[in-house]
Amino acid sequence: MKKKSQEQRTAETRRKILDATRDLVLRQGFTATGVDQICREAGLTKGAFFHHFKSKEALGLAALADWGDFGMGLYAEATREPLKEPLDHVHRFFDIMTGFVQGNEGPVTCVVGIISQEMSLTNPNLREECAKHLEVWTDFAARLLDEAKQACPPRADFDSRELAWFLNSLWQGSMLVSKARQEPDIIVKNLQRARAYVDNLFAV
Amino acid sequence: MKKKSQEQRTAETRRKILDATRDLVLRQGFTATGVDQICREAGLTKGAFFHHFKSKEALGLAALADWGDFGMGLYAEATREPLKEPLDHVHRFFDIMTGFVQGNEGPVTCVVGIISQEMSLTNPNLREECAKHLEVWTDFAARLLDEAKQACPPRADFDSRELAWFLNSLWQGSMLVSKARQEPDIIVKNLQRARAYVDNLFAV
DNA sequence: TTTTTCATACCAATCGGTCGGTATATTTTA
DNA sequence: TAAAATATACCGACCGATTGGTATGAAAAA
Repeated sequence: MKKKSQEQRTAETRRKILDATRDLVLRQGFTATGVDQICREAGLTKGAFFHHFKSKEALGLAALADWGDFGMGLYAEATREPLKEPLDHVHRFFDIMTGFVQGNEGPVTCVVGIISQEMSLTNPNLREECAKHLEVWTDFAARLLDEAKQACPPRADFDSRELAWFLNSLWQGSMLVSKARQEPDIIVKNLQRARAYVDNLFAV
Repeated sequence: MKKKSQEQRTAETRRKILDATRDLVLRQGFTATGVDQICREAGLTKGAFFHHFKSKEALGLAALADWGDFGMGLYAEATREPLKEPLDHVHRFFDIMTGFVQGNEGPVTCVVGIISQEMSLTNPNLREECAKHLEVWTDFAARLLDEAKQACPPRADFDSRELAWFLNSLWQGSMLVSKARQEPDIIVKNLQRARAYVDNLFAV
């Protein structure tokens, strides 16, 4: 049980660093999180860190990618079963978000939202990566809406991407507001309202 | 023309510091903005700074209060003229936000949103001040909605405060997303959708 | 033995904050 | 009303701690 392949060691070390980074960034933001602190939390030293990441910016990009994988893993559940009713997948999408809020003691936050807010105007690479991940989310939501539209013509046509950006903005803003207010319930209520709004676009 | 009262000098110096702080925080966030940098931008030294603010946290609190004054100064315009039609003030409220976006070259950001995101989980005092300012915004919006409800019964009753939090979340999230995407237009479109949504709550 | 992984020691720069001292404004006293 | 005493405003050097990042070498795997 002793010998580990280099591949494995690298994977484990990277994971330790990315986990520590996620936890610390969610709690105190990207700028306030130092490399030393990450190393301490990960049980490593700077030598290891800078062997795997050439800079803190590179770490930020990796942390965003990692968070994106995590998120899309959750959201993918929404489309696992085939569509029975037109809004099935859309509803599951809302349920997943609501579940993420309720199954989470402590504040509900998002690495992308945090790094967007902190770094968008000072670090073009991080900004672009954030934009990319927001776009992935929006694309996914827009596809669900398009799918629903195809299964059931809405009472008046609407732009799925525009609505998806609306929902994304609401989602990010809800987490932000709820963090300051220390009241996750506001996210749930906002999601309920948004869901009812979408339903109403289709209702006969 | 030389002699200045101490009162006046204090006021001017504080203003210089607060202006510099606002500009720098909006651009690079609170954590990334150093006291030295603020002093440089304000044309002062640390001696002056710590004479007027006992800590960086105290500065943050003052910057939030200052931003709150600025914002409410803008929003107050919405209710300057008496209500002619039930949704007059609500519409003006939306117009003010839209105007703030369009009359602003460069990214649209908010000191409260930035500090909320960065400091909510690490600095209770800043968190609470942020929550207070978000609440002021929501109170204002909720009052406009209540007023409209009184002037014209909605097609189905709704909770004004809940809707106001929904709008606040959307507003904050829109700024966040638009900053990452470098596209202020998304804010305008979100506001249009929100306005139509509110209108629809009242429509016959 | 060569390459990869990681620890140790170190760097210049910057962080928030303090401190002694000076210049200016205001109040008190003569 | 002028001088003296005090309070306020501000400067700039300095503090220990921490920042992101590097150079070197040892342990471990290939």
